[in-house]
Amino acid sequence: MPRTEVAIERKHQIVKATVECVSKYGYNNFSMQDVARTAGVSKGIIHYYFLNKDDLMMSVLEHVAGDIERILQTGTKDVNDPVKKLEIFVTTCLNIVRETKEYYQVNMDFWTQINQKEEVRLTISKHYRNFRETCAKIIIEGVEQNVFKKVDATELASAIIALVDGISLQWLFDETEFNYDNVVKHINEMVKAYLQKPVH
Amino acid sequence: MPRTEVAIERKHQIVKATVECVSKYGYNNFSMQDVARTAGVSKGIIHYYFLNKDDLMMSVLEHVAGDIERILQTGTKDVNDPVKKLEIFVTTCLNIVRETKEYYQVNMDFWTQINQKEEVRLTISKHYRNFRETCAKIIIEGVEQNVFKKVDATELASAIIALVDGISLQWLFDETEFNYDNVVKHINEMVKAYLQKPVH
Amino acid sequence: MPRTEVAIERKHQIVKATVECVSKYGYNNFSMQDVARTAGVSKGIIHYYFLNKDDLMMSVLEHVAGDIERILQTGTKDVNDPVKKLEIFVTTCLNIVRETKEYYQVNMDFWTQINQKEEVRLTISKHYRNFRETCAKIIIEGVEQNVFKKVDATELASAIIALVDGISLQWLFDETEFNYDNVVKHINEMVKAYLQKPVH
Amino acid sequence: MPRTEVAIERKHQIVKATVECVSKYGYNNFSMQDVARTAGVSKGIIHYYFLNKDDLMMSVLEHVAGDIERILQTGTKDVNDPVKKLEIFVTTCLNIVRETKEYYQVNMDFWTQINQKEEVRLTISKHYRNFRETCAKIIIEGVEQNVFKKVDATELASAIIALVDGISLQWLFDETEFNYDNVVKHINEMVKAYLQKPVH
DNA sequence: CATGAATGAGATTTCATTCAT
DNA sequence: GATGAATGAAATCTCATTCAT
Repeated sequence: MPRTEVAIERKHQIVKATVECVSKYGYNNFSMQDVARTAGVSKGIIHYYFLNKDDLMMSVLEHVAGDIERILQTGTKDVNDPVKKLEIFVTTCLNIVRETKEYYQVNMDFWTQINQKEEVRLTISKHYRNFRETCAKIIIEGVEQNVFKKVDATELASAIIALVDGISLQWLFDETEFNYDNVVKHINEMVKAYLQKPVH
Repeated sequence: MPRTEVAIERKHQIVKATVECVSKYGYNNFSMQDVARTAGVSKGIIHYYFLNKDDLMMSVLEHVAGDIERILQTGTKDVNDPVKKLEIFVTTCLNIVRETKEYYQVNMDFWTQINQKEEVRLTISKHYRNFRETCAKIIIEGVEQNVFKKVDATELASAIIALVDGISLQWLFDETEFNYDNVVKHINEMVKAYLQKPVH
Repeated sequence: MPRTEVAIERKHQIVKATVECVSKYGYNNFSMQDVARTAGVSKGIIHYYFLNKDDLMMSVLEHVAGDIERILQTGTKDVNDPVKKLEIFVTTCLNIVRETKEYYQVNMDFWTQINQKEEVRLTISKHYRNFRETCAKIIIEGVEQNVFKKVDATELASAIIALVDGISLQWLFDETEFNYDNVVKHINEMVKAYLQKPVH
Repeated sequence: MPRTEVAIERKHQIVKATVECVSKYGYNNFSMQDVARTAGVSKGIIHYYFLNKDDLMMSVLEHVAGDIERILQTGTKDVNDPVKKLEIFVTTCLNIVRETKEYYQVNMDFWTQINQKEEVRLTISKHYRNFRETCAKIIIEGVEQNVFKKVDATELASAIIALVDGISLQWLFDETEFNYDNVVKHINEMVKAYLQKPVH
């Protein structure tokens, strides 16, 4: 294996171990030692591949946010009907939270940093912009294909993502308060209703 | 000042200083020393009034969440028209975020603790139940007064709060992406549209 | 109650509470707060009656060592036969340990201080001198009454007390290793055998 | 020096420094900082090799008690005559106290912990069982070789060790009360007298 | 490349003691 | 006399980071 690939592989290994640690012990309750043990490497090597803990955490953020982004884009790729596509988008978003609860929470953990670390804020901001664009594109398609009424696509995309995030939060706070499938259905209906073209 | 009130006053003073510290240095980057300095008291006295840092943080959570709850209830108290009332509820929610950005961020920081500290999860869960109830009550009034169509009030309350929280998040990540007043207007419209009785 | 008696009473109350604390939490694991709570007084008052913690501890030492001394002297007071008297002395010593195990351990706790606090060493030394004298007096009586053979009374007293302390220690380390009554009997026999006048 | 031996060497170095600190500052009056300074290492490294202060102290106890045990076993190894052997045992015991007064005091300091720390009690108990066995073996040899009268070897071993410990205590409390060589002689005589076979 | 021993700053927490009331 | 709020020193312990091997 060429040099660079070893490095990439090692970095990936360490990042994955870090995700595991954050998920297991909490954002501020794991040490570099924990990461080393989880990754099965020595403490020293982590500092060889990453400048410091902050640098490592930035890689973790990129990794986690990128992963979620990829899942969303993949899920809606092969569908053509905008109505169907939007439904899949919303459903996929909500399922990520349900099915990879810990993963979503690792993502969430970075929110505490936005006030202190501009780089974190910018990365999160960038990913949310991507989320919105992915969603907005679907809406625009629908408007162009004349199946959705005319709306500001970005603003609606914001609202849809807000609904998804907000409901996910409430579900994370207390799973017993929701029938998750019901909620997914309702949100889809709500969005569909809003996008429905007025009947003449 | 009577003896008993000193304790209440001092606890309040320390809690407020802690909110300031969380906001200033970040949820995980402030020390008891910082709190002491901010409150203008000695390090020792904090442990006289609070069992430990966790105990202090629980008081902070109760304080912040309670404060937000109180503002919401007060704002809608003197209005009778359910349509107006719901609009005020939504607008107030969003304004809290905008006007007390740091305060809301402190509140948000606790969300990331729900996986590690069950007590935090329970407290947040309790407050969200209250939020939903406050909102649901308005919807029920509207349905009873025949100005809203028949909906599951709690589920819609969840959705409304989700919209508010979700939008707030995106705004905190990047203020430049939004025209906040526009967003407030749109969300209100969306909710109103959903609750509108069908025209015969 | 006159002033001085209140003071004596209060001091006694605090000393007794301290003994309880030492016994319960260990010599170095109790705070002035613990003493205050146990005695049912305020923290401040302890420093009114005692200069500081060291001063309080010296009072505790005097109290505990004095108590043990008193029990020993009382037990042998009304007996005349030296053989009987010595037996009672040994038996009483061993019973103090068995019956007031915690009390004896409080006494023991001060042993850690003899290297650091000359005052503690002197007090313990004084009490051990008294023990020896109490024991030696009995031996001397027996020698004078011609029921014991001629021995250096003080040296034998040392040995007897050593036997008692040493056995007590081993018993405290592991009660299951001993049949205590057996041990008491054996030590008494050993001492008696040593003091027996040679048969011509 | 090979890697693995560094750990052993460093642990030993820290344990020895701790013994020095206990002896110098008192069992409860030394800090990890003191140990670090005495050992000439950093504070951090102590917690690298030992879980915490308790863990370190357990190692100290094992070290000290083990050392004393070893000296006793070595001293009597090459002697065959049980009478001589027992005398050497007693003399060696008493000499350890006299010659390594500080060392023995450290050992003694642990006695006061048996009420609070079960692990300490168990370790001390184990070592005392060993002491008794070492001593009892000599007595049994003597009985078998027909030079001692028939006695319960373990019970007499308890008594001998009690004498040694008890006298050591009194000597530590006040050296001026004893002529140590005299005491050694007397205890040996006492034991010998007790073991002497009755003359027919 | 890789290891893990070593450092030292800093965090939480405890507590004897003081002192205004 | 009595209280308990307040202080600040000091203790234990954690951990990111460095560096010799």
